[in-house]
Amino acid sequence: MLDIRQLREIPETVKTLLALRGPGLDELVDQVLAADSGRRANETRWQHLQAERKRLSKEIGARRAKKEDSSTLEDESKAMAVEMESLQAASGEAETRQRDLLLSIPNLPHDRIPPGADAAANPVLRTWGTPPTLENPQDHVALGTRLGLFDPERAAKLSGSGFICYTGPGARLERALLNFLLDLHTRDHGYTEMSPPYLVNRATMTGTGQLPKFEADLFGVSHGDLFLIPTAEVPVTNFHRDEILAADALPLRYVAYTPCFRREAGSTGRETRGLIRMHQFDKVELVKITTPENSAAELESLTSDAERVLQLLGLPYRVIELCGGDLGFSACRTYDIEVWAPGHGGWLEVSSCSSFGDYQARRMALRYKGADGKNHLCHTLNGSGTALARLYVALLENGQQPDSSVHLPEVLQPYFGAARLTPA
RNA sequence: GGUGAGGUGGCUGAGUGGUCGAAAGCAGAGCUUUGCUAAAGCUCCGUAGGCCUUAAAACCUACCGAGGGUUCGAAUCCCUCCCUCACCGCCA
Repeated sequence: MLDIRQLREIPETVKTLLALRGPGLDELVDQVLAADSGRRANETRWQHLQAERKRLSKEIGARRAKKEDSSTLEDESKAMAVEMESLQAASGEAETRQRDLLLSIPNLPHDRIPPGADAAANPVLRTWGTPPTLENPQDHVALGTRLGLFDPERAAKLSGSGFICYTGPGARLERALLNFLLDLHTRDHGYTEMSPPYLVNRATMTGTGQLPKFEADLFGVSHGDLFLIPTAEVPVTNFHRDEILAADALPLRYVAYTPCFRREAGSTGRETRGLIRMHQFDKVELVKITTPENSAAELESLTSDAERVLQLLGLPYRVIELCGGDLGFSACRTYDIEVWAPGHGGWLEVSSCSSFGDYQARRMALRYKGADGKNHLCHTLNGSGTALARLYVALLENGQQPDSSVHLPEVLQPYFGAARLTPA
């Protein structure tokens, strides 16, 4: 959520920055400002009336104590209540409207965001590793089927399309990856491990920005007003919602494994083949809560923590920065890490590392007490560290041998218990 | 799911209709006393919004789990819901 004061004071600057995301957002700004000024006028009037009423009530109490007549004052007070009620109704309506509008305005991009309308304009910042030379690379579906790692048909029987069931060594490889990632980030990178709920309420989903705008992307459950998390970012960032943290406790660095649940309505085809885009997938997520001064540096280190995963696994990757038109709703700056997938014949996004500035913190009233003794909004960041399914795809496709077996990176071997996957 | 007891400021804990945003204690900040330490004394110490404004203070309003209701007036009375604790039931 943006700061309403910022909108009041520098509306043109806000509109200019929002225009970097695309057209049409300046109307929302004007609507918020209209609701805001109407609300404030009503509230001011109401507060004056309320102050007068409180004065009257005290006077009534004093007169009654002295057994004097107070009926005139009581009538006066009752009469005021009529106007106050309509004022309150109007300002309540304006406040709801203002908040709804404000919640539907995306974050301001940071000041040096690359220009561009879509992913084609995202600049590549750096590339690491060398793609393997392969004669006729197979894709992960062919490899996985041959190796008996997963079973899409039976998974569809259980749950429908867009679900996978890992089997035997495939399930073991998933678990090996997950343990490797959690150990790396906790032991080497200093993150605190969390294991949060997978079902969260509406307030939590609103805190990180999924609601109210993106309810259609989420799975809900039929009992209670709960949603399946689309990423561990949601429960972990909201862990400190409505709190005032001590400055010396920052930065907080959390890592969490959770499954992620997404509707992904309407997406099918080459870009979603096999494990690439599913309704349920596993992910290890990194979350940071920091001060505004440190958030830029924390984004760089967060990204490098995620890159380290690919370096240790020996997987070629590149890092791109998202341009204004491709930036996610709540983010002000994002680096995507894309791994090379030779069977797929392209780059796959395995991590998205974002800074949210104070946008999420304002939504969830997440603050810290500064050296000045005052409360300030924190900055929040998160990034995948990394998505498991696409990492899995990259491991199979980059590690494949001419005989269809797959060589596993050395760091993974202790976790998996073998150096290669071979056909049964 | 059932029954019972509770939810008050960072913490403990008073407060059953009127000057209560809330006693007291603890923790925290500042000052004084003190050879040092320890201790004592004094002062300050919730959040959000509005108004005004360069900014702050002052001032006004709201907030005693949440939302409604009664009343001139609600932390206090009534209703609904949520949460915590205990026991029972159920269960990994």
